[in-house]
Amino acid sequence: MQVQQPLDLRGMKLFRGLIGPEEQRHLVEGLRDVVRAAPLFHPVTSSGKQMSVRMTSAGRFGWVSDRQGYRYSETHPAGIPWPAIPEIALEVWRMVSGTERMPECCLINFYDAGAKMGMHQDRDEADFDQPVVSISLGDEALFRVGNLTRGGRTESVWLSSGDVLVMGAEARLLYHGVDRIKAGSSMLLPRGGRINLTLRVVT
DNA sequence: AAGTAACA
DNA sequence: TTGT
Repeated sequence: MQVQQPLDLRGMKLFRGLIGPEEQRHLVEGLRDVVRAAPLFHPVTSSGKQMSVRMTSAGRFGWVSDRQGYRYSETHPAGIPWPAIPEIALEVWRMVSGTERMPECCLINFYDAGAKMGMHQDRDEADFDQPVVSISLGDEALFRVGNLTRGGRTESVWLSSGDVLVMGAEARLLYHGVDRIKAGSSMLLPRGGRINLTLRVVT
């Protein structure tokens, strides 16, 4: 993997095609092991609505959401500890995060053709000086970036398999979300859909 | 509201 | 239909 000059999206850094096809396949293999140990689940928001993405996590902590609210937990909702973060994901982190610390959570979101993610901030972590690194795999996604508060103008960009987005510094708390998945745009996942990994330092 | 609908 |  060779780091090229990133594109700038309101302070977010977008490394297009950072992860090559062979490494993408390798990473997906690693994720299969994670999902086998910690099955995907449909989270429910604090208002009781089901999210359209299915998710699980790897690392010391996983992100969970239920009637109690959002938080990081050391166990899967089924009570089991989270599996280790795949090595390739850690390599990507070392290349682009710009921090000495290693991620404590790798949130794995699976989007089928109709799944979306509403505009939100990542603010359940203790230290906002630590960046969030997002890895796209599989079908293309229409990603939207907003502002530090809700509302205002937004910008959208299509994210492709192998793209890596770093949300750090002044862009760490920008609202963002996923509006649409382009079904059939990638051959990486045999049954289609998109996987997004977000690596974070939690504590 | 990590959701949804409504409105321009 | 698209953007907020």
